[in-house]
Amino acid sequence: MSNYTEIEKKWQNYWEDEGVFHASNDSKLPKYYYLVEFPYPSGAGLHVGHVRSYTALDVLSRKKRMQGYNVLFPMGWDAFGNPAEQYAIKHHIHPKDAVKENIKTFKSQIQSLGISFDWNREISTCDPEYYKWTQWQFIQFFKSGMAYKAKKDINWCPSCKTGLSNEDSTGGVCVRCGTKVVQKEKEQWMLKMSEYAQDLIDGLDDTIFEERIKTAQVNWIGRSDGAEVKFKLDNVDDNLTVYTTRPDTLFGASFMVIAPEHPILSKYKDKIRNFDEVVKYQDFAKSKSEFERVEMNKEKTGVKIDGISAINPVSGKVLPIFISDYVMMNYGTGAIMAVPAHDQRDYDFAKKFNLDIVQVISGGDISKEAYTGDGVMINSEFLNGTDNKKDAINKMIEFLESKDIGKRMTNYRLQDWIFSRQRFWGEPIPLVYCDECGWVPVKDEDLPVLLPDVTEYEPTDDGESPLAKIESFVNTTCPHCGKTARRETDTMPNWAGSSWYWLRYMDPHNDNEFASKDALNYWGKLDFYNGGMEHATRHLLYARFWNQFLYNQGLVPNKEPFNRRVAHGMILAEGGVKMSKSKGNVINPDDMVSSYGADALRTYEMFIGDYEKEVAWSEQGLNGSKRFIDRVVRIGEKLNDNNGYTSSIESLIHKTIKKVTEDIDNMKFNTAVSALMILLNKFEEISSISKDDYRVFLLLFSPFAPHICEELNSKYDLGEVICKSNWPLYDEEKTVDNEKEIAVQVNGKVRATIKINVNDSNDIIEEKALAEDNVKKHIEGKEVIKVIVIKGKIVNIVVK
RNA sequence: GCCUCUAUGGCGGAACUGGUAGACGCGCUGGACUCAAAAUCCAGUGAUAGCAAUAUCAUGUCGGUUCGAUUCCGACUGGAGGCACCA
Repeated sequence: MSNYTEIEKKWQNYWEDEGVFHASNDSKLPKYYYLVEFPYPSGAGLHVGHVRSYTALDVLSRKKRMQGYNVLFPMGWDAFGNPAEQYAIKHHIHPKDAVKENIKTFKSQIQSLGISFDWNREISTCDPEYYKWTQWQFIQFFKSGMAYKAKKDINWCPSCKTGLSNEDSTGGVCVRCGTKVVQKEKEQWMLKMSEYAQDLIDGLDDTIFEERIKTAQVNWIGRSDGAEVKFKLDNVDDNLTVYTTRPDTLFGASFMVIAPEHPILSKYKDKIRNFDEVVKYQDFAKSKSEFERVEMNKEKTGVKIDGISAINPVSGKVLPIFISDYVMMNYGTGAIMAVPAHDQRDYDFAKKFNLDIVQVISGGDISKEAYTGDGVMINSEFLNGTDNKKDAINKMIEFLESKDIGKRMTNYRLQDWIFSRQRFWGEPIPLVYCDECGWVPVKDEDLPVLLPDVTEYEPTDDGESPLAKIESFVNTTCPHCGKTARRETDTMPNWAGSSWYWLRYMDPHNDNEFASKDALNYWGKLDFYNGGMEHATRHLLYARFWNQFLYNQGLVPNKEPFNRRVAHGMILAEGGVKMSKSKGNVINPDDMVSSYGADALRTYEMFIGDYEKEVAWSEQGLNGSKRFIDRVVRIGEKLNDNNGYTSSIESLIHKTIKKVTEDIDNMKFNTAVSALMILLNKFEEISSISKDDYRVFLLLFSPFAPHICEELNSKYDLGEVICKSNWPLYDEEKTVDNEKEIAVQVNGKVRATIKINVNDSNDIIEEKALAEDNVKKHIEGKEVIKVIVIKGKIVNIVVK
């Protein structure tokens, strides 16, 4: 039995031939839908991190099936997008072929692990049968006015030569290649995601995501509550509206700052005497990426607008207006009231430009820095004396609303989703531009808009999609009027295909709809979705937004797509550093499978530690799991002919069933494996074990090490094949010990242990405790104040 | 700066609702088997003192609540993640 590879292959073939992992769409059994994020089929192949999450969900799925559920556990490929395209360009092959090759590798790697995916439902986002429906859904966005084209400064990656969403340019660098992002003006398709900001926050209440995931989402959406306030301009009949979270400090507003792109500048160009200087500053601001603007936060810069000023609506003071790049056009109104006494940035600016600093909240030392703490309102007329922020804010808002110069306002950092990419390898946006009819969606029957089969797909320098160069693709007729028209040549971001893929798994071969109503209703909400923390914001928000939109269109039955979301911890290299090609410390799962076997690798990765935490790889640890499996095999030589569980270990067996069952449910895979190790240790202690002992062990261990458990079960003819067997049950009564050893403490320190019976009264327990020599020694000559007996747990004798 | 999480032997990690801290595994030490090694098996393994029984200390630091705290509360320190000139 030394050749694990052969055994593994044998059972993988058996499972496939028997179709035991195929989910049914019309089953009487209760359903359960497990999903693990599908991978980018990059050239690097499978990572041991994939093995961790796939195995974890495989353990859950296999157990759930044995417990009588109709389990959907699918797998597919997130095949569009930059990684695949970069790989193709580098290796001079068509992305389509590159992806095909990579998928082949990935799939065989995954299959060698024995993960119980339902391969009948395999999908790939770059498959026309799939992206037809991605395009169709985009058209629904378009038709409902949720998709629009806007000229805007976008984050541009000069290396990937494509526009990036804010989500993809985190930290001012392209998340794909790490190149510094610059600003570039471009017409882009946008999805109105910002409209869903509040729904995306509220919807979290209907999920059971891990707290850290919820927090990440809420932070990303970035809700803030405050007020909009209108400031009259003093020499033109117009207002400048600002957004503030601190309307209570309005009396302290001593100047205004607007973003360099603020429209008021061009509007009153003629009134602005130093417009040259303004333009110069605008150019200066534009030359920096958004991130640089934010990053260079030490020294404030700006230009005072000479020609227009504003009036503080409560104090009546005339306030100078500045432009400065610390105010962003894309948040709030692009204008702020500056309260230098109580805001550090405004304070810095005021110091630099020598502006008034008016304190309106008592406390702190305004001569040194802005005071952002709480205090009693001063210099604020009707607010004077108010001693807390909340009341002051409310009073001010009431005042503003009564005078119609302001109103309560909530703002979100979440912006609309930039949905255009100037790349080849993505879903073509299925729209046509007609000079007469404008933007018109491609007719349903003409979907999918196929990517042309060409050899030129490298990005261009001018910011146009490579598709723009392909005449046969671009030139078409208007679906509306039939005249000549041009196709949109931008493609969708690679987040598009992953924003709805779990729905396709429900009905993957449907030619008429993205999924049938029946399938959508039957599978409903995804019960359990696993993915990396790196997707806790972007992917998860896009997917929830997309689903909420489909829900509002009446196309899916649930507003929230995912019930429970869990994130696995990363696996680091030995020594606790990240695995990377450049460091040469990447562990290839294939090597591990061939040296130790898939079962050992799976067991090790489940035993390695807390599933949600990152953990360092240890090949010695993996070898330990292999040793454990070898022992499981060897114990088969100790089988006897007895029936039932061996009486001396019966209680332990029931306890182990309970422990393993509960631990798997709670994703405490490490302690589940440890419970099995304890049971095996016991098997080795006793002279022989019964077939039932062995069989129940193999059933419990099978989700972790399915191949060897099937093999041993079959070799010793212990019963039905495990994949078709029921999960073992335990008898609660038999998990309780009649006799127990408990500790006896004197003043909280353990001095002895005593054996007690569950039926012993407190008096008897106390008597036993006091009879212990070491206990006597420690209470000798002291006064016993009280004796605390906690049944079945502990005795504590308090002495003085 | 704000938000969330986290801290236990040489290492990964256990510990039910506050009740014998260190399960299980790795590593290490000694032994058996072997000509030898590997594999396997047996014993030991938080620190200090002791032949031992046992005692003292010990769950990031300092306090608090409690008969009893890894667990609850407060403050601090370190680490991870999210957000960030966001008004």
